[in-house]
Amino acid sequence: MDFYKRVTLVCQHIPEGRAATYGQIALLCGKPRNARQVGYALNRGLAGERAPAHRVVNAKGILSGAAAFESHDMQKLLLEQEGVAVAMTPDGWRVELKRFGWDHTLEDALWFRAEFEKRGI
DNA sequence: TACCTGACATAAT
DNA sequence: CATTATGCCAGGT
Repeated sequence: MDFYKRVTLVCQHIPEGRAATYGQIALLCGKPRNARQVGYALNRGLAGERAPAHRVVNAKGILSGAAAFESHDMQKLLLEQEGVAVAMTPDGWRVELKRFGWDHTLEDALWFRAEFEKRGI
């Protein structure tokens, strides 16, 4: 199982205008306890250029990876550009997951599982 | 091998 | 809500 390739595939399917959490992606990749590795993958560019890393936030909705972008407010701008409201809080910029979180379905999860199998990753 | 680090998560307080 | 403690696990040194 190639965890990072799975991360790439899942990230590429996060809908525009929505934000996914590290834990959610790890779960969809079949490794529910590897949330930190999702962050590692994005930070090191292991998910490729095509993966919308700006749509990935932590469980509280904080843009914890903002510092890894070209400019410190790039992630915020990219999100706002697709309609996601970002507010400044004591912890940093945050999106309301209640409104902009990616509520993936069971079907999504099953599709990914099948796709991993099909691609042998 | 042993220890440290980190784009994390969750339960307890 | 906020703060703390624990668990987690791939990578790097």
